[in-house]
Amino acid sequence: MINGSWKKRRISEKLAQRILKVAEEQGYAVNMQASALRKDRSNIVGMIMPKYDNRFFGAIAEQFEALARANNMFPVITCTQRDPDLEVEAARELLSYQVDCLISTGATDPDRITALCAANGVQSLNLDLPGHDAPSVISDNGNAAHALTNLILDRCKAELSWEGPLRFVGGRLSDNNTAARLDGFFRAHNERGIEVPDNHVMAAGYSANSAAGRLADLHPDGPMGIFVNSTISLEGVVRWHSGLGDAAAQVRYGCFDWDPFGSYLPGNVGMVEQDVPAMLEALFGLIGKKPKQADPIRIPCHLRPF
Amino acid sequence: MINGSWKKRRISEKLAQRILKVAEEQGYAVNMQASALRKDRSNIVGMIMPKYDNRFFGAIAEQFEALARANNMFPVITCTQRDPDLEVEAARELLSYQVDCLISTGATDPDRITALCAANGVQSLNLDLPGHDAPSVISDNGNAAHALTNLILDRCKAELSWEGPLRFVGGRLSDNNTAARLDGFFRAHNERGIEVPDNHVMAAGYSANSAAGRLADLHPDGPMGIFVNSTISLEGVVRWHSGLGDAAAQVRYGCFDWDPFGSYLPGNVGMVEQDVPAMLEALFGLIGKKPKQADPIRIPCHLRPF
DNA sequence: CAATCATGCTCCATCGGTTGAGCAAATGTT
DNA sequence: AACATTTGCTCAACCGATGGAGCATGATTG
Repeated sequence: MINGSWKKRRISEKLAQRILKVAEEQGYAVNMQASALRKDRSNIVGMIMPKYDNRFFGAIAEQFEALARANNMFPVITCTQRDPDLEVEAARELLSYQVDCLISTGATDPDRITALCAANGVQSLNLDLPGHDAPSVISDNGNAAHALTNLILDRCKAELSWEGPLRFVGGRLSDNNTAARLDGFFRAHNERGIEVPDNHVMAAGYSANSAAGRLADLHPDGPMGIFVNSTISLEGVVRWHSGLGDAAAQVRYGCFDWDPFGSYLPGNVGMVEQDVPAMLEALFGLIGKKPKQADPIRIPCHLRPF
Repeated sequence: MINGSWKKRRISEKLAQRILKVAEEQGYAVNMQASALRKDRSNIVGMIMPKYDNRFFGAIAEQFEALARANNMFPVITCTQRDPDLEVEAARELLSYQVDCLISTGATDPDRITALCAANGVQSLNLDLPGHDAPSVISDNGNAAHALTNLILDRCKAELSWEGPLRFVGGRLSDNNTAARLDGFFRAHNERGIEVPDNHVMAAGYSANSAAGRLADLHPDGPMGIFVNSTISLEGVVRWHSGLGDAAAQVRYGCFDWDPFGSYLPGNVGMVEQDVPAMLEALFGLIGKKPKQADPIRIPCHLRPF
């Protein structure tokens, strides 16, 4: 009423203005709980998100809020600490608050959340990590990883006169992004006729400590190149790298994901910046639409060589 | 009802269990809109936050959500892009959703938001930047800045045989934190009998570009030391520093706020890590309590020398 | 055995905003 | 003037959870 529905309701301009004026004076604000209850639409778009500890997720959060606001929706983000149980609990909670649409960002089991949403008649979308049962918007991980791998290999050749193979550090083999990136990683090696030994893939999780832990025993006695699978893993790699002493000069790495300080890290040859604005644009294009449920929408990334 | 209030209502254990079982089976969830409307308590704690683009705010967001959940409240964070108008609009929106308590983090005009809350009978709290009209939890900026200034001065003396004065880059003179940090900055200089010329204070905003812009014309012809007033400003400082060529070796800096890659930046002698868990612990101690309205609660910081 | 009390359950008003229905007055039509 | 139509406003049901009032029972007491 207070919004704009009075035009449809044969209320005279004059009365409407008078009401609006009084409302303004009294500092009246619509009780969205009551409004949502009656209209069966809350205008809330919920998002679950693993962490706030890196620029990728931070940018997603900011863009998501900005776009939601621009679309007259109320954004609510909840951070689930990469904990599958917390993801489900948070999704349930958001559904309790009657979200109109729920977006799962980087969820470990997005289809489980889609099922929950379906049971409540709520639209479900996936971001960053794809699901089978709801439309997904993700980065073109394969091609970006291919480009990054080539960049690292090129730099190793140019600066260390060494041809690989690289190592792959960080992430989880079970997750779709890691799989897609590994695919690009292998493809780049294959195209050069380079074999990658199994033990060169060290994907034991995203945390800095697990990356540092896997590298701990590794002290290079010659040139070495590393594909780092997230800025969080990069923290571990850099910690390890900085403890190498002279051997550090023989190491080159690149990272999937961007950080403003990345270009100042010795040995870092480049980073992949995911195109967050484009991803969210695509995502909001799906909100309120019927499923269609094609393949995930893949957004190209920017490779930033240093 | 579905929660636990049936015990008070003389409902038999048996019936209660039967209802709960059916509810479980049907995937029933309480409609929080309806519940909040009736109970006049939403269980929502709102927080407005300037940005998600650095570790400090990211850590606040994560801790806030974790603590809210632990206290059976539903956390809703909204990011306001350091825009005063957006802050007020976001506060209004959160009040529309009937938050039980609203926390202003790093708000440019916290008292305006407190006034809005008061008009709605909602508790208001400030975090990171203090207000006059609501209880505030902030870092002990003055003492931490004093310690950081001393660290930078000591390193300049030891490594560059130079005694200062340092420059102060980033932040806004109008904001309380910048003022408190400047105070510690000056105090450390005064204790050493060092005069700080006016033009050494370059606080033209928090963004990386404004920091880089203010430094652009500055090409050191001797030793130089810089107190950097946030990791975002640090991005600008590092960009400038990396373009200095040989002169870069004559520059030392330290930064208020911590970043995992900070210790690898050449010239960086240390960072201040604010104690986010302690801040939020103190903040949640105030939720639901009567004002008391003493001075801001000041939480000590950790100085991390590199 | 009647009166009192405790137990277990049902009913319904309520929260505040929304919206269809309905009524009265103004305007238009023949 | 008699009737139809439009305009402007008021009323009340409703959304779902909550919790007090109230009504049947069954248990307890003098």
